[in-house]
Amino acid sequence: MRYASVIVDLKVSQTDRSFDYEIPHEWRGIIKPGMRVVVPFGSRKLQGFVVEVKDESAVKKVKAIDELLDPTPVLNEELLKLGEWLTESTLCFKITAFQAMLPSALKANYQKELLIHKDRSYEHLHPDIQTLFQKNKKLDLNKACKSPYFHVIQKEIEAGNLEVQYVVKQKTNKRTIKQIKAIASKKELQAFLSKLPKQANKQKRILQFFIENDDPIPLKKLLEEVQCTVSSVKTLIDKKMLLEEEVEVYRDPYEKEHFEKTNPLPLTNEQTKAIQPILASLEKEQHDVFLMYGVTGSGKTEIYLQAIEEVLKKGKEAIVLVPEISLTPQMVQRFKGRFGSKVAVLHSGLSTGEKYDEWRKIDRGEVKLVVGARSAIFAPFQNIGIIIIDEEHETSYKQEENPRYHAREVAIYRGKYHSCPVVLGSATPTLESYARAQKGVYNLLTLTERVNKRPLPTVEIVDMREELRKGNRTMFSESLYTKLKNRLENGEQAVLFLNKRGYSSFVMCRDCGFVISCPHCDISLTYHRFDEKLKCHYCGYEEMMPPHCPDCKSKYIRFFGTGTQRVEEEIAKVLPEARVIRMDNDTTSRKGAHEKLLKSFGRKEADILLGTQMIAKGLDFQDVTLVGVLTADTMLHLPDFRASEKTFQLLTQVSGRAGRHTLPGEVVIQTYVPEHYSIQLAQRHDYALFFQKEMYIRKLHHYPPYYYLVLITVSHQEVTKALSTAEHISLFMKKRLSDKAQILGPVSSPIPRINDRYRYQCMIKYKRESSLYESLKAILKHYQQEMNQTDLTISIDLNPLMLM
DNA sequence: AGCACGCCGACT
DNA sequence: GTCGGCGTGCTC
Repeated sequence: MRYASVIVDLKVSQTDRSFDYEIPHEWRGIIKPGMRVVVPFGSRKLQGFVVEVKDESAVKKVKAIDELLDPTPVLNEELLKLGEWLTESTLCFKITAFQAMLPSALKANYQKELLIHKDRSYEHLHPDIQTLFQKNKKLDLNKACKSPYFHVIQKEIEAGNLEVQYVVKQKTNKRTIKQIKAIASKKELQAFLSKLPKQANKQKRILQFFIENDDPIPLKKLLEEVQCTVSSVKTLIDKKMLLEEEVEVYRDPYEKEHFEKTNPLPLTNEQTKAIQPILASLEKEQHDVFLMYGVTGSGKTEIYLQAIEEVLKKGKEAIVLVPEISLTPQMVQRFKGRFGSKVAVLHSGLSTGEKYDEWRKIDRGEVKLVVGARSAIFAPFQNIGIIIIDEEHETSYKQEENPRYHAREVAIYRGKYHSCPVVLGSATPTLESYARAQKGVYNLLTLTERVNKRPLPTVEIVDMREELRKGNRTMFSESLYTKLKNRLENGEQAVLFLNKRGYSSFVMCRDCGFVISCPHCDISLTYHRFDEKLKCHYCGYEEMMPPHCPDCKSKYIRFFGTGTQRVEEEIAKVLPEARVIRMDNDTTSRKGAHEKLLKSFGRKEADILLGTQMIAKGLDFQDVTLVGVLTADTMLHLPDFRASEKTFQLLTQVSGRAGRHTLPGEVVIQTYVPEHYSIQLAQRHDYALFFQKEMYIRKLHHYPPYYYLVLITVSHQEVTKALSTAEHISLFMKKRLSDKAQILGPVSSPIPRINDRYRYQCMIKYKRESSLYESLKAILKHYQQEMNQTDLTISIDLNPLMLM
């Protein structure tokens, strides 16, 4: 095989294809698809992925591969195919798809270095800069630019005395430690020892150590063990008694933690009934998708654990996805406790190096199970036996940048490839998944009871309009306040949720709770401070901000929104004795801060945990007996057709946090629209009825799961350019698609300007459009030059979850 | 992305 | 007459 087809590391459409390179003789038969290489490309060097090796090339002037970066492929055959599929199904570049499947440590780091031209020596250089380049020293070009002698350097480059070299480096490397072992036999060591002079005590101790111990030992440990310094070891190395070698080690983020071994728990009747079909599917090595709908606390995790156990027994591997925010120590504990060192953990809290090490453990088959966030779906296992996605409804499973994939779809792709079951678990499945389960595309497994028959908490809905009428203008209803105070007195804990999303956007009447929504879309209008207008981000409808409530004529109509900080201040006012932990983007941005705060709350160092959605998941504290939702509505009125669904999900998840142990739990939901079905049904824990109602609305308004969506967002520094491009695209799509497809917009994005760029979007609703992908690709192709040269960007999101 | 090639204005 | 502006197009 003489040639290799390589996808180079350039994210532009012109280079989104393979380039042929000659394989140097020494690597023929060694270079395989899926390996990373460094290749010359134009005047530079780039990293690339070999996707094919072949005997012939149609290209005349092929260059040769410069470097081989991997001894074995980093992308196996399956992942290469998956990469192709990702490119096709998300319309991203091939290189983007490949990189998304690998830890970022494997990405290239490009540097330009300055060095003396190979034919010259440093005496040729200007005296001012000679010392910089003595002994073949290299200088980073970026640093050189800042040097006071840069003008001299420039001249030397022109004169050809200095040259610029492009170097491709790996972002993070394997960590190594120095290890010492004996190379002389024990007899020789003994002989050498006896010949040492009396005062060479340390050398003697070291030799003695190696006479008594066979195994190599890390240098650091040896020094500790025999109480000596490096110099004595070095002497013995020089004398050829010992040898120092670099050995690769893993960075282990859980090194210091101890995991209590746990054993399978007896399953309830319901659990047994639910696990049977999964085990049957495993037995038959058959690909099935299971939707496991189980109320909070119904023991889904135990089912996962026992199914995984079967998989491991068969010598196969398992992938478990959990949402990033619930990848807490508590969760990790459950898997590590059951499966010990067979588990790799992948989440964003790890450093690049730590992620790389976990990835390598998976790649080498040293672990059999990975628990991780979205990207763990690309774990390079060879023989997957099961894929589990917990909290299936979580939006974090969809990547919001290219490639815009949904982990659920990738899971199903891999499940098919490996002929293995995929289990989607949730107490509040997405309508899409539940609808598929009802149609029989997925198999539905239902768990209706909590294990140990603990009751679901009682949920009280408080009408905040009533509170206002009573003259209570604080954020806390009388009921919530009393209950909070009561918890403080009893030494119990409370969790308070605030929906930060939807901040200051929707407009609501504080008297009657009326929310102004679009007459065409059944979605709340968004307030635009700039021109005092209310706009719909779906169809473009707009109207002036009314001075009075259109329903009850009250003048207390205003846009709505509040922040966690303000709540914290207010708690301090009304409950000064309460110790509060606030969790939001501000307090959790530092690495490990999230865990630290939760642990602190677990140790009862605070009475109230206050936060946004991020605390809704996976919390399980003994003494939490009260959960308060400050404003259930903020999310309800987001300009998003999934607003009701998200509200229902959040309220249900939140309710699940209270009273998980012996103490019974209470939930207080504060709202201005207590009659809304998503709030009412969350109170009654009635998913089935919610599903029915919501499906009806989706059908009526042509939304998923009845229709598919595509969101095209165009952005540019100039409003007119962004708008006109969006208009062109809209027209083009109208021509290309059937008249059954609806093309809405362009309208300005819910966030009309980001980073001084104006944003417009078009939405396409369709059921079946054979030429859709081709047409979208045509758009990207048509605008490719403009996207390179000017700052036009067009992003295409297939099946979007976020409509911003 | 970076770099070369190429075709029109202000300069020694 | 040339230097250099950045529009256009290519990179195996």
